[in-house]
Amino acid sequence: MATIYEVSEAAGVSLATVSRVMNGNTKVSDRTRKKVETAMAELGYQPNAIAQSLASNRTNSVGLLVSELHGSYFGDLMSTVEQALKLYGKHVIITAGHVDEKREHDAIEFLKSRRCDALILHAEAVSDEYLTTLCKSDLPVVVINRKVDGLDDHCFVVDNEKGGYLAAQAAIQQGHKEIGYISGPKFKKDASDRLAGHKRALTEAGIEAKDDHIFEGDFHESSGQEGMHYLKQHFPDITALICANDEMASGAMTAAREAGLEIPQHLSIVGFDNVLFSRYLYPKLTTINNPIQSLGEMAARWVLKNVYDTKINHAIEHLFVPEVVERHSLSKR
Amino acid sequence: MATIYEVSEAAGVSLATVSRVMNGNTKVSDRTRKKVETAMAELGYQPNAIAQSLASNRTNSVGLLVSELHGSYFGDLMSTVEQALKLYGKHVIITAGHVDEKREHDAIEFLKSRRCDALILHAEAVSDEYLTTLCKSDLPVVVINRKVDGLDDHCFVVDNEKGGYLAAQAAIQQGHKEIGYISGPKFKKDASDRLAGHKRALTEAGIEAKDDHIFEGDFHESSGQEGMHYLKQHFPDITALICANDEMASGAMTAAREAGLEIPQHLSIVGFDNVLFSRYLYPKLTTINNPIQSLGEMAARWVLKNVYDTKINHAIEHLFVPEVVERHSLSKR
DNA sequence: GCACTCTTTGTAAGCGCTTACATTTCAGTG
DNA sequence: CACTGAAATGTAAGCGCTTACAAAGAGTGC
Repeated sequence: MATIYEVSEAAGVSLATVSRVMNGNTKVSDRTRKKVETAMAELGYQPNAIAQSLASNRTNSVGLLVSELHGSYFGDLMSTVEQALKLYGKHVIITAGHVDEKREHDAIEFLKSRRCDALILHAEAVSDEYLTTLCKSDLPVVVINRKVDGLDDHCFVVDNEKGGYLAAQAAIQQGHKEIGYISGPKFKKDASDRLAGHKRALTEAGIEAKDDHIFEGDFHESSGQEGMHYLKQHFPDITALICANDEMASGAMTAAREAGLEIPQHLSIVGFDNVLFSRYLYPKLTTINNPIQSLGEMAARWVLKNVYDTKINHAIEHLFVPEVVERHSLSKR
Repeated sequence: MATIYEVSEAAGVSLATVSRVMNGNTKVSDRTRKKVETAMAELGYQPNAIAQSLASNRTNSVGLLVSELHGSYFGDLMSTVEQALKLYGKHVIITAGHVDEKREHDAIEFLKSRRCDALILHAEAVSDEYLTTLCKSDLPVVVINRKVDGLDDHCFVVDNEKGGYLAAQAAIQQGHKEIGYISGPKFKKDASDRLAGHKRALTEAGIEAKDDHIFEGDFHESSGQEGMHYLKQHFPDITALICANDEMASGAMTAAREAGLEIPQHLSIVGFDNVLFSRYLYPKLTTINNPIQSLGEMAARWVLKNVYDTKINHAIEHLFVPEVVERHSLSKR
């Protein structure tokens, strides 16, 4: 693999000149530029990004921490972030934290050791203190889908409470009064926020928010099935079921159908997230759009603007409001 | 950020010694090791991976090229590869090629410029010649889901022809004789292989493989809908529909239902890939399992074994055979 | 106490670039 | 034609590590 030295030799110029034509920030005469470019082409020269990074203290790469590499939610997030950064020649280095404190921590350390120019974190397990310390360091950090007190400028979040509220409101507006809820793990902020919004909507509508109408799931399909079984058995008069994400809604739909309930005639179901497959379900799932792509794009823009001094016109927003996506799984009571 | 130099100073030893305790391959006395470790801890020292890579010519990272960062198929692939490599302390650098020759090429060049120790490529658009040249270079390369002549040892593939055959056979065994097919873009090798298998099964069963029963889609949901419309309109006597992937099967299901056809009573549908959501569909989709995870794991193992000299017991296999996943969308005619 | 070997530690030369600073070139001036 | 000063190019010192080689210690046996 040819080095810059061989190129300089072939072109009959110094190292520095070759470096200059590569980076294009200093003036180089057209004649020498030509010579260098020819030499590069002939040698099939390809700059060593590692060496460049070491010397310039700039890696042109942004670290992205997600919880999982699979699943629509993270797929959309990774995809948007990557596209936004690639437009400006920046690259993402993706790592997975698996919602485990140690693994998230290790993943972040890894990104730091790779000397990323900035970090975009979808960190769920690591502590607020850790994130705060991180943000205070000179490494630019952005947090996605999590609000940490005192770090507002670094956080990009969805108003989950509002989302939970909207889902319940949608059901109430259709005349439902007996409403079941399958929640995510309550220790997760987004899950508890959604639930809080749900309760607020019920209360405002003068419906008692009964705790035993709430089943705590784990955001996975199977717990949607379990939740459905539990609710059907104990509260057969429930007419609407709201799930804290689309996976669980899907599980609930399957379980409901197996129990002979037709959707939405016998039971209305509302999901949350609006992941890709929610539209493939039958009936198509009425759900709450979780603008994860907007979050990703905004985070990427923040980095471009604050780290790479890119001229970007769009304003940076930090709070995103979800909205109802009306499809066919919710109907009049 | 502390450097190795500061650590050596604090510990009262030389640079080399610090480097030695970090890498642990040379003998260092317990006493000095302790001193160094203490110094590291006190300074919060974190090795600079970039500098390590430059000096050692080893990045401990493997480049992974996928077509998209979203979607179950690639999600599963990325996830498996990452997990397998992480076990041995290796990391993946993921890039997306978007099934575009230039972008795939650029992505590969990027991975090369990052000096990945090896490349795992799910390359669809780049030419066979390019891949061949790449494999001949000293950079270890593995190709996933594509067979390139002369590169057998580097390729990990699914027997798509067999998969297509199995899908058709499954329908035939249920007594279907009028069978529609929604294919992927025929220029794609996997799409044409699946179709070839389909035709072989029909022929072997003494059923004429009619070209107009085949609709060429693009692997996306919407083309499944289009295909369904086309077939229903022109060949209303079709009793079974086989789709070259699950997305299109899902689209076809939607369109069929909208046309008043019940599945599988009026029309049986078989998919291909067995992506996560195929199980969420209603009725649960009968499909062909595409062992993409096995491919990914095997590719990762190949790298571990051949590049990092890891002791791995499992044999390396190159051809994976798909199988039928029986669910509820296919029934007797 | 000495020559010898085997460990442990130190020295210093890179790895392939960037960039501050020094030097050269050269068009434009009086 | 010598003299400027801006523009173009070169020189060399790092960036933070690894590692071959050299040097120094620590055991041995006599």
